[in-house]
Amino acid sequence: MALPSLIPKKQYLPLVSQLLDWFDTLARPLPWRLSRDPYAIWISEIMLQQTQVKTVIPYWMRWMKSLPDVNSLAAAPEDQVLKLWEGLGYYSRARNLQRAARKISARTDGCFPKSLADLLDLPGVGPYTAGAIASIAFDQPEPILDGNVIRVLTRLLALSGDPKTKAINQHLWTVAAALVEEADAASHCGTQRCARFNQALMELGAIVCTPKQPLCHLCPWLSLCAAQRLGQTQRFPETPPRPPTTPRFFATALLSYSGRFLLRRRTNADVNVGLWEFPNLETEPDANPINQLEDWLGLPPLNWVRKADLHHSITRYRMTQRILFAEANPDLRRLPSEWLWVAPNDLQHFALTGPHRRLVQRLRLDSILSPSQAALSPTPQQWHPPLT
DNA sequence: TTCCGGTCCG
DNA sequence: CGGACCGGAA
Repeated sequence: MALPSLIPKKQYLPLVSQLLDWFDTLARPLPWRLSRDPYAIWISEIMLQQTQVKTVIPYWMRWMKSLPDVNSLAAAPEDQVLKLWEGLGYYSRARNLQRAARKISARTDGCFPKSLADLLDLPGVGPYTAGAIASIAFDQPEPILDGNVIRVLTRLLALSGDPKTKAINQHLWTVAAALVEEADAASHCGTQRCARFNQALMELGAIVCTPKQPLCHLCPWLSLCAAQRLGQTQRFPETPPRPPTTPRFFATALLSYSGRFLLRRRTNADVNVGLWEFPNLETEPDANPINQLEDWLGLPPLNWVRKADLHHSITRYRMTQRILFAEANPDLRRLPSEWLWVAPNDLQHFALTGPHRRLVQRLRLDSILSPSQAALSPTPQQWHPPLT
């Protein structure tokens, strides 16, 4: 079932020219907008998938300085890539960036992929990012549809229904495609029209057509917007409510030995592969986790001190993390490989998961991980835990 | 506390 | 195709 074409043909040109004019006057001077390097734009788009502009800027600057091109990313140690990504979340995207960089640098023509199909071949690049790179870096008339654009277009059209359903989603892609093709054809609107138009669409969603309190009086499409005419901007998009959250409980072991703390690297069996954390175990809501922790780590009974209960949430889980501290005996056994004793001052060199990074901050404030403690301890000798 | 979001995976 | 993944803004 095809939805009716909801924009009259003669309105496409005013939509395009008014939005381009608005963008040329008001676009934020974002650092990646100074570049036409597809690598720089690709990195920014992957970062922007999940994070707002303000947060991305310092990450992008630091990334471009450390890994300025595809080949440097392809050749970098994974630890460096994860460290540069630390705090942005969705860490599989950092690993996908590197996998994609290796794929690009192995291309026979040595060029950054340009066609939509070749872009879609890259791990971590889906329909949105492929369209964004094709249009922004190469000025091709490829549509983009992200959360911003969905919000702008469902309001412009007063389009009811869940925009994630196949029929509505396809319709929105069709409208986005018709608009960017109109921009491509509107030669009196300057150069780089596809690149400017798609960025303008997202910019409009980000700073004017916002989720909660849209600033309609600043909108270049005010007089063309169906939701505005109906006085119902807040009704769109009609996204269904999220499922309720589920509580989960974890025990985290701050195991100290000679002024250092035990850290483990997350494996393929975990989420956040490659990131580091203090030994961390999911438990039942009311279980005493100490026995489980000692069993898992192969520890003798220790004198555990409960430090804090910390909270965080991801996706639909609400997590409680119980922090337990103990002095380890020197005769630890059965610790798996890829575990390290790390001095407090060296924690900064490891890419930590978010809850554990915040834990370190908090422990520093409480002087449990004070640098002076490390300075007093003897010169670290590498301690290799025996394999099981 | 609630809401937001692009791609991958099973 | 629905659920998992993350951190930050409102």
